[in-house]
Amino acid sequence: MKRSSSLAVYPRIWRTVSRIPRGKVASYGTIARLSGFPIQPRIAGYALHNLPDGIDIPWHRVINARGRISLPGKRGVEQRQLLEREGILFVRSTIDMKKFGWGAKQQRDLRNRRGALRQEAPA
DNA sequence: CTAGTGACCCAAC
DNA sequence: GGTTGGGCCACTA
Repeated sequence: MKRSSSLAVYPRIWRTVSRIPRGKVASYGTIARLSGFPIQPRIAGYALHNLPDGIDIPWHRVINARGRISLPGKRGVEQRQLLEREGILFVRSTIDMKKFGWGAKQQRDLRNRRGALRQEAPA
């Protein structure tokens, strides 16, 4: 079997998503971090997009870091309804992450800083 | 191998 | 508040 190196990525994301308690939400960045990919929020989004049909995980509890739903279209509306059913409140299409956020994204992201990188700028 | 895309995120403007 | 630009990586063509 091939692709042994890229095998365990999606399942790890899915497993972390399945740990989100009912009535709480987590951002893609949080899911990625808890899954062992500290600075790859995209992987979480990609894994969820590639989610198999009929899989039993609370995919709707994953939103973006701004506290809003990223998934566009009909599926996005469905996601919002599922969250409201769990008691999560939307204020102008935005969720209060301080109240409903899971996994406390208090961590600082010391990754890309323009200034820090550009300090190295060669003549 | 390269190039393009994505349910993202942050800092700066 | 908005836009721009850079960053990370998995996956597909």
